[in-house]
Amino acid sequence: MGIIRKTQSVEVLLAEFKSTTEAVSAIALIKRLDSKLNKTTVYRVLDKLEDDGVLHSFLDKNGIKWYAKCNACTCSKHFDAHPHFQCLSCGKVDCVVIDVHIPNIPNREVVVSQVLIQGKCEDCFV
Amino acid sequence: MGIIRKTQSVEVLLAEFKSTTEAVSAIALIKRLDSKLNKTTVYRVLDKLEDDGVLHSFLDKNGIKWYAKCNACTCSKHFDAHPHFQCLSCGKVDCVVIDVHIPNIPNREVVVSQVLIQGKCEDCFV
DNA sequence: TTTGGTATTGCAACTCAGTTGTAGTAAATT
DNA sequence: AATTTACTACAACTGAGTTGCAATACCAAA
Repeated sequence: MGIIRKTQSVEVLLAEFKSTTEAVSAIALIKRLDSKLNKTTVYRVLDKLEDDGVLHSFLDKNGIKWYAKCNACTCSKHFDAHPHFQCLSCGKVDCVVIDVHIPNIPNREVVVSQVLIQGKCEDCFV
Repeated sequence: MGIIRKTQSVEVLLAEFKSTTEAVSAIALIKRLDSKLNKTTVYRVLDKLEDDGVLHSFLDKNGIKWYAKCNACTCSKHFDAHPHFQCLSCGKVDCVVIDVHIPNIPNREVVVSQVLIQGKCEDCFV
């Protein structure tokens, strides 16, 4: 289910992530690209870009989906405890370049770990 | 916004958590108690029980809300990295009694951390 | 134990992020 | 250029969670 064709939609979306390492919510992208792309297309292309390892996704504190081209992970290895930081003041989300160690748990197989840290970001931290 | 009255709805919901320390999704409760309680009531009572520190809530990998009366945390202290484990096979979620250390991040204030671990639970682990 | 204030409940209608079906369109292959 | 097939847009849908409001149940004071 990877990307097969280099379509306009794909290029438009890739351009959104080219300049920043910050995470963007799917909704924000849909609103921002409203004149260019259809909502369904945005969801489907993001999905494929994730399958292709270009982006990775996660849910924020409200269950909203965010995507990011992370600067730290190799995108073949973000099944690790890859932490994301969401600012409680401005809502901004980004990838945090720290390693959170998830210990093994007896009689369980740990496959993926998601860590969402909430607090005040660099801009909102007084 | 805590609980003021010991109503039937409150007792019915408390009973659901009395016998287990496993987490239950709001939806599961709504379906299970369909004959007894209204959907809205379930959501509202759960909300208050959380405010009162009786339950705590978190979102699973699908953005679905779960509640649990955790065995480990004091419920005045689950603002820590309190990990939850969701089984990828059976979907069951429970509280894991391990401490995941979230380091401080320069120029940021960490308020809450959520850790969701996904894998195979004790029952599904072969 | 009645009365009355008010927290709580049930219902219906709503919100809104995300999904699905489908007919039409655009990209690659020949 | 023709053909194949992936992709896109649109509209309609899904489903978890919310909101407004009238009716009801709880509690306390009389």
